Amino acid sequence: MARRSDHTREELKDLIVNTSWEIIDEKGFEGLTARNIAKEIGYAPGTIYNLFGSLDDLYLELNGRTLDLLYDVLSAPACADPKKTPIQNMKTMALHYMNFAQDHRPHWLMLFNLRVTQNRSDAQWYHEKVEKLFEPLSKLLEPFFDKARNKEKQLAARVLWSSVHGLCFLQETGKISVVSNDKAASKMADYLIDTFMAGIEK
Amino acid sequence: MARRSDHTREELKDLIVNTSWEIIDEKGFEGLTARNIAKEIGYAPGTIYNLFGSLDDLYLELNGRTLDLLYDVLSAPACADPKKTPIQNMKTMALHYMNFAQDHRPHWLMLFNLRVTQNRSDAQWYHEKVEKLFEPLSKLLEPFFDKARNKEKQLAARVLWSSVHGLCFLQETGKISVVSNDKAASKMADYLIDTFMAGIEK
DNA sequence: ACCTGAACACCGTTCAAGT
DNA sequence: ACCTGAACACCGTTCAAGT
Repeated sequence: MARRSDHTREELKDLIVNTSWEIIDEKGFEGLTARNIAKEIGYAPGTIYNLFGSLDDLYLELNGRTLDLLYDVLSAPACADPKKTPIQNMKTMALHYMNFAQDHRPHWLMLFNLRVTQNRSDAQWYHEKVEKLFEPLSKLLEPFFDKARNKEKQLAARVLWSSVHGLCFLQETGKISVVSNDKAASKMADYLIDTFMAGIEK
Repeated sequence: MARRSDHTREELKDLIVNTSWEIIDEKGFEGLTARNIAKEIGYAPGTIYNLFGSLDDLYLELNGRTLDLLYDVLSAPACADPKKTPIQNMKTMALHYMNFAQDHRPHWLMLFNLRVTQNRSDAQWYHEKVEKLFEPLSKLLEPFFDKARNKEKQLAARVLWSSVHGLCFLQETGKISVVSNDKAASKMADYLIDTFMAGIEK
């Protein structure tokens, strides 16, 4: 045993993250265990702790990847179409978010899993990825707020973002069954956006 | 061993639920295990499975209790004060929700924990408790919708409820840190309610 | 220096065996 | 009939020991 050097430290880290990503896809977050990962990559469980301090460090890495993917989806050109109104673009963005939640369900759920570290005040890079998430929506809100009301624009972006997320989360997890059929969730998002933006324009 | 009959079946069930409730309060949902409960009530772990089919059945019972408590908080007279405007009452209700999340943090979090059964299409009683949660808010919305727009009122209640929850959830879990300081969450809820309702009145 | 794998202290759940 | 507790198949995490 020992000193295999089949992979460099960096290669091994990537291998662990990639393999974990696939395990989550196949078995969900609950199926992701140190022993599972180890078996899959052909190393001992202890090896994961050589590369990552704890599973929580690995989780953070994986969630970072999900945040990147989510940012790509929210900043897609379709969500900032100059031929459409900002409100139409917002609805598209909300739909993109909801589709992301479905398409990457296990990874998206993991983002909000309570078993994953809360409030890691380290990991500045992670918080930056979170901050970036509000930018595409914030840009769409620009026409509604002059420069003096920049603070309010930021507030509006966060409120709207959280609200759409709340809708999506309750819908996807079925925790508080806010709505019966599937398509109603995007209808509710549309209603929220229409009403909220009417309130801002008022 | 066996045949102790210290308690009737019903007493034992209550004992398990009450003890579990306290364990959650002290150690959080993660600290609630069959072995923990058993030790606390002085029975063997297997006994819990005699009374409840699985831990998930017990979780459902506990979440039901939390929903009852939450309903009491949302239907408190302070949230339907005739001397105040409906919008002021809505803000109070949102604040009550956020306070509930803080005061009963572990139980409130458990309500949305992904490890607890999703979509139990059985347990009609549970869904009824969830439905009831929208009623206090729905009543406050009545002045804004005539009888012909009852459907829209229901929609508005659910959208608003989900939105406030989304704000509260992101704030409390710190998953997507939507806001820096603590009091800002209720400010955001107020902004949401003001803007949304302005949109409805428009 | 790197990796192992046994060990520790836990899990949920089942079910033969005891009273 | 009721309850036990050992057993099964798992966990995260650590660290002495091997190469």
